[in-house]
Amino acid sequence: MKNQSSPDIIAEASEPDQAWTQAILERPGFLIRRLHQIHVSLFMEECSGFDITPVQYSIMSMVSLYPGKDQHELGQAIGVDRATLANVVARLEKRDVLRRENAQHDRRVKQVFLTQAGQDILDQMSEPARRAHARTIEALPVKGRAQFMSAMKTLTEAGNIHSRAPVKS
Amino acid sequence: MKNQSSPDIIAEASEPDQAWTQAILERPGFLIRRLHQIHVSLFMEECSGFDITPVQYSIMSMVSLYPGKDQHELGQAIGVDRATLANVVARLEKRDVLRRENAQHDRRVKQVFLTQAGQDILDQMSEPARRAHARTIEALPVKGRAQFMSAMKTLTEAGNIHSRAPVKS
DNA sequence: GATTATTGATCAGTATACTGATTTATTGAC
DNA sequence: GTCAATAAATCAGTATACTGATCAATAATC
Repeated sequence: MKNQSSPDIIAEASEPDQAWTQAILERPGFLIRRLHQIHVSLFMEECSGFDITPVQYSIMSMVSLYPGKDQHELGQAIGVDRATLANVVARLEKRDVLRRENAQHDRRVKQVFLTQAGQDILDQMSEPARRAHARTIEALPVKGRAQFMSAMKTLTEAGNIHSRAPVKS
Repeated sequence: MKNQSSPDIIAEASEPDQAWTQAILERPGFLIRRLHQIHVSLFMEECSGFDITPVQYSIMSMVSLYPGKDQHELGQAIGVDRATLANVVARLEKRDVLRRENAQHDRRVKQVFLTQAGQDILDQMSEPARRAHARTIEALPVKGRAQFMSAMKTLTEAGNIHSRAPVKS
């Protein structure tokens, strides 16, 4: 492709590349980023007042299901790298939502538990969180929603190994 | 090595809520976050050596198509809030990929242009970027890919207004 | 038992993504 | 023409997400 950075070069762009450039807004990665932004917005709107983010909610849900899971395991369970997970958990600990305990069998390990306050928040957020997830795929017809979720599962399972923080089940 | 949660705590959870909690990994928002992570990984892998992120590539593509677009317009065009956009552009300017110019018709406005180096990078990244996007939905059958992209368009268009940084076309 | 390797956690650094406040320039109302 | 409202950009602060390095505890090897 021949081009300088002068403004009037657009007209000279070759056809295929221009078409590709114009498709910016329809590339898979672009739409995935947008849908992620949209979901986070919907989640924060539905759960306003709790000041809990989607990832924080995922962590809290997982800890509720497996109390005492350590930070390493938690990260692998929900697909968050250890550094990020440690940050999020530290923030929630400061707010008395979670509690960390040094494991007796291995002093390197920090086990995570929900506090009563954390459990209360989790319970109260159940419905709003459900609504946020539902609203994210609401615009699809009912059949389309199942197809979409099935496709998402296929893609995330296939791509899991390529992710920097794969989910380990 | 690490002990799991005590089973009796799980058993105490009420049935519907436990089912909901166990579905953590299948909630729409969770899978969208995961797929976003996966795409970014694939993109950075395919485009390694350029040190350009997906969002940076989107901005560069848009500036290539519309040289002189200002920061406000750019943010709206690709769905990035003004603060984030200013950060990204500042970073790319420091690396001599983009260039900012104060508009003559309005001294508040900063117009953005690609440098020659930026245009070169954009050209060279065209194929790897294309591959990254293709690989993101590669695991679906060909028919499924079209359906999936169609659903993504529906959802992002419907959710656009709910996003904090809606795309303005 | 001492040395080496591995592992969990943390720290420093960077990037996207947002909020709310502030600064500066322009526009609109009077 | 002046003053208020608006708009573009920036700044400060927070959160997710990652990399690479470091540290301390454990496990493996000799």
